[in-house]
Amino acid sequence: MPQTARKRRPEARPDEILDAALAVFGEQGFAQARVEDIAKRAGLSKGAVYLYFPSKDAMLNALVEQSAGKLARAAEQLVAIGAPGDPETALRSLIRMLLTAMSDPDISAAPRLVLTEAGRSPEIAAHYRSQVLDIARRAMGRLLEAGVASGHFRPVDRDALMRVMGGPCIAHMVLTTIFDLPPKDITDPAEMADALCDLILFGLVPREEAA
Amino acid sequence: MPQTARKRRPEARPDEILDAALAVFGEQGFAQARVEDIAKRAGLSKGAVYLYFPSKDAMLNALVEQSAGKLARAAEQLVAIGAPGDPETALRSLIRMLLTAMSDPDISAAPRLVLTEAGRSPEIAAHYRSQVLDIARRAMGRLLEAGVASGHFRPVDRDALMRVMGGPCIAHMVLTTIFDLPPKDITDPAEMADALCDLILFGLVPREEAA
Amino acid sequence: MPQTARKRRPEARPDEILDAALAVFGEQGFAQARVEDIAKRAGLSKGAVYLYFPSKDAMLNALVEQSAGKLARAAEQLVAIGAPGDPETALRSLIRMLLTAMSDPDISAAPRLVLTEAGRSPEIAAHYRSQVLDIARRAMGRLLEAGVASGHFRPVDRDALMRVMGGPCIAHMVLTTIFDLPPKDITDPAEMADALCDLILFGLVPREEAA
Amino acid sequence: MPQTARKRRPEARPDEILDAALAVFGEQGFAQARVEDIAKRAGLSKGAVYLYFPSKDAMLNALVEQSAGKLARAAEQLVAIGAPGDPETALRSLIRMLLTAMSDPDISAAPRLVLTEAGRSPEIAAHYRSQVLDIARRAMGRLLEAGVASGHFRPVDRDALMRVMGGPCIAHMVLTTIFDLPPKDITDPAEMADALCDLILFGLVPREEAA
DNA sequence: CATGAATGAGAGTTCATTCAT
DNA sequence: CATGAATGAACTCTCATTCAT
Repeated sequence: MPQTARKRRPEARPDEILDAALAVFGEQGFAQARVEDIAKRAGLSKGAVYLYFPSKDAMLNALVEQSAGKLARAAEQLVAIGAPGDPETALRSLIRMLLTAMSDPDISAAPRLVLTEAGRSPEIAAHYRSQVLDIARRAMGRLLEAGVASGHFRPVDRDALMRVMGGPCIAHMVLTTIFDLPPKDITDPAEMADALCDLILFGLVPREEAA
Repeated sequence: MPQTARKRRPEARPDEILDAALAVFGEQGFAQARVEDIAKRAGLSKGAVYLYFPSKDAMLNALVEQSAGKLARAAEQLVAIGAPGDPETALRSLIRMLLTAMSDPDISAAPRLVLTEAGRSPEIAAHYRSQVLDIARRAMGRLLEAGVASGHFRPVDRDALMRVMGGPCIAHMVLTTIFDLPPKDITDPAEMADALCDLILFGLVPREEAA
Repeated sequence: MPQTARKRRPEARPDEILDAALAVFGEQGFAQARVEDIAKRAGLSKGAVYLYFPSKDAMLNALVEQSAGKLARAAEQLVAIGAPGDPETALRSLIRMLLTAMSDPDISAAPRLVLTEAGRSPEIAAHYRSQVLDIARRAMGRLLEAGVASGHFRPVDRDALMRVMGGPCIAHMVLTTIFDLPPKDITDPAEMADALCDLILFGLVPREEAA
Repeated sequence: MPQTARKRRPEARPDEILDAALAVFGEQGFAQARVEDIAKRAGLSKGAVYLYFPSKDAMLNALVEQSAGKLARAAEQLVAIGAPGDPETALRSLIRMLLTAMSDPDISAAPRLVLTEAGRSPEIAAHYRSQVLDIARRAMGRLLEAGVASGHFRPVDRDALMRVMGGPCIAHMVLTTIFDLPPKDITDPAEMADALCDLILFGLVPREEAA
C-alpha cells in the first residue's frame, strides 16, 4: 500500500515546513513571504503551520538553528579538532567553509534573513547571537589562542580577528546576494576563500624575503 | 516676535525632515517607522512630508545620499589625495574613517537600514550601489593600484581586498549595533581601527624578524 | 441551537456580500461607499470581504453580472423566442422589460453605478460592455432583422434603433433616479413603457387614416 | 509695450479657468482631475483658482451653465421661433442640434461629467436640472403643444416624448464616449440625427402607402 | 490679486494569527 | 491533527481647501 507523499512522515512535518520556509523566504524575503505560501509549498493548510510553529518569527529562528547553527557548530568542531595541531590550516579550512557557505544561497539564506529582521525583533537577534555568533566567537577565540600558543599567530585582539575573519564572509554574501556585485576576477568561491586567507594570514604588505 | 510654525524656514525643510527620518528610522527601523511620526518630529503634518519626498523609500535614498554617499565621496577624496604618496597611511586613514563611521549609530544608520530594505526594493539596492558601493569599490581599486605600483602592497585581487577592508567595517557595525556584541577588550573605535589595520596590513602570521 | 456568526452559510457569502454592496452602493454611490460598511451590513469584517472579492471594483463587476447581465440575457432570450413570430409584440415586451427594470432602483443600480465609474475604470467599462451592451445590441439587431424580414418593421439602421430603444430607458432611469424628474402624467412604469412603444413603433407624426 | 499672456485680460480669468477645467475634466474625468492641473493649465497657482471659484464642484456647475445651459437656451430659442410655423422641421433641427452637440466631446463633456457626479452631489444634480433639464423639458413641451395644435403631431405624453427625444441623444453620447461603441454603419453625426428623426417622427412600423 | 506651503481627513488592501468545526 | 473562514490592526499616499505672506 503506497503511502501518499502527504502522509508519509507525519513526524517530519516541521522539517518539511522549514524546507518550504527556506525556499519561500529565500525567494521573496522574510517580510514579503506569506505564511500561506509556505504552507502550500509544504502541502499543508495555513492553520496547520501554527500547529508546529507558534509564529512566523519562530520559523526563522528554527531555520537559523538548522542551518546557520549547524554551520557554527561544525566550525566549532573543526577548530576543536584542527587548531591544536595546525592552526593555520584550521583557519584556512574555517574561512573556506564559511565563504563557501556564504556563496550558497540556501545556506546563506538564514544569516541574510536575520540581517534583515534582527533590527526589528530583539528575539531574533538574541537567538542568532546565541545560536551562531557566540559559538563562532568562541571558536575563533580558541583558534586564536591555539595559534598564539604555538607561535603560529601573532597575539592580536580576539574581537578584531573575529571582524577580520567574519567580516569578509558577510561582505561577500551581502555584495554578491543583495547588491549583485560578485567578484569580477575570481569566480570560484574556493579561490576567493584562498585569496582572503592569504590576506588574513599574511597581510597586504609584502613580507621581507629571507636573504 | 515669534514666527508661526508655518513657513519658518521653508528652504531647510528637506533637511529637517531627513533629520527626523534619521532619528525615527534609527529608533524603530524603516518598516516600523510611520511617516506620521517623522512628520511630527519635524514639526509638520503627514501630508507636508510628501511635498518634499515622493515616498518613504525616497527618504531612505535621500538619507543614503546625504550620509553614506557623502562618506563614500570623502573616502574617494582621501584615497585620491593620499594614495599616490603613502598608500599605507591612506589605507589606515580610510579604515579608520570607515570604522569610526560605522561606530556612530547616526552615520551607520543608512547602511544598516539599506541592509534591511535592499532585499525588498531593487531601487534602494541600486541606489546604494551607485551612490556608495561603486564609489568605494573604485577608491579601493585605486588605492590598491597605487600601493602595488609603489611596492607597498602585494598585488592581491581587488575584490578580495574590498571584502577584507569593507567586511570588517560591516561586521563591526552589525555586531555592535544589531547584535549588541561590541568588542570586549578594545573600547575605542580608533584603537579597533588600528588593530584591524595591523591585521589587514601585516596579517595574522608573525613576520620574520630581521636577524 | 443558534449557529455562531462564523461559518453560518459559507457558500452564500458572495451573494450576501453582493446584496450588502447593492444596498450600500445604492444609498451612497460607489465612490462614497466604504468597504467596511458593506462588510458590516453583510455581518462580516472588512478583511473577510477580500476573501470573496479581490477589490471593490470587482464587486461592482459582479453586481453587473448578477443584475444587468441577467437582464440582458433575459432580453436576448425574449427576442430569440418572440421575434421570429411577432416582432412588434417582442419589441413591446422588450421595452416594457427594460423600462420596468430601469424604474426599479435595485435593478437600475448597476447601470447607474457603471455610468458613474466607467469613465474612471476602463475595466469596468469593458466588463459592462461585454456583459450587457454587446448582448443587448445583438438582441436588438436580431429583433430588427426579424421584423424587417417579416415586413413588420422598416429597414432602419441598427445602431439608430439601439439608440431609439435603449435611449429612452436610460433617460428614464437618469431622469427619475438621479435628477428626480419622474413623469408627471404617467405614474405607472408599464403605462410609460406603452407610451414609449407607441412612439417608437408609430412615430410622432399621425398616420393617414384609412379612408 | 506688449502685454504678457498672463496679464492680458484679468477680467477673463474665470473663463480661462473654465477652459482649462473643461480640458482637464474632459481628459481625466472630474474626480481624477486635480485642481492644481487646472490651475497650471490656466497659468495660475492652485490658490488663485479659489479666488474665482469657491470649490471644484462650483467649477463644474459653471461649466454646465456656460456649455450645456447655453445649449439648452439655444434649443429653447429654436423651438420658440420654429415650432409655431413648422413643428416638424423644428423638431428635426432640435434633434440635429442635440445629437451634434453630444457628438462633440467638448460640448458633451458637461452632461457627461454631470452624469458622473450628480449621484454624489445633490447640488450638482439640482443645478443641472434647473439650468438644463427644466429648460429642455419646457421647450419640448412647447414644441409638442405647437405640433399637436397644428395637427402635425399626435397628442402624446410630454414626458414620454422627452424620453424619446432626449434618450437617444444621451445614449449616443454614452455609447460613443464612455463605452466606445460608435455607430457602425452611420459615421456622420448629421446622418445619425436624420435617422433618429425619421424614427421618432414616423416610427418603426411602415406607413400604409396611399393607394 | 496671487502664491504655494501646509493641513488633515480619508479608505483600500494585506496578512499574521485564531478558532470553530 | 487539520482546515480555512474570519478577524482587525496597520499604514501609505492623495488632494481639496486654507491662509500667512
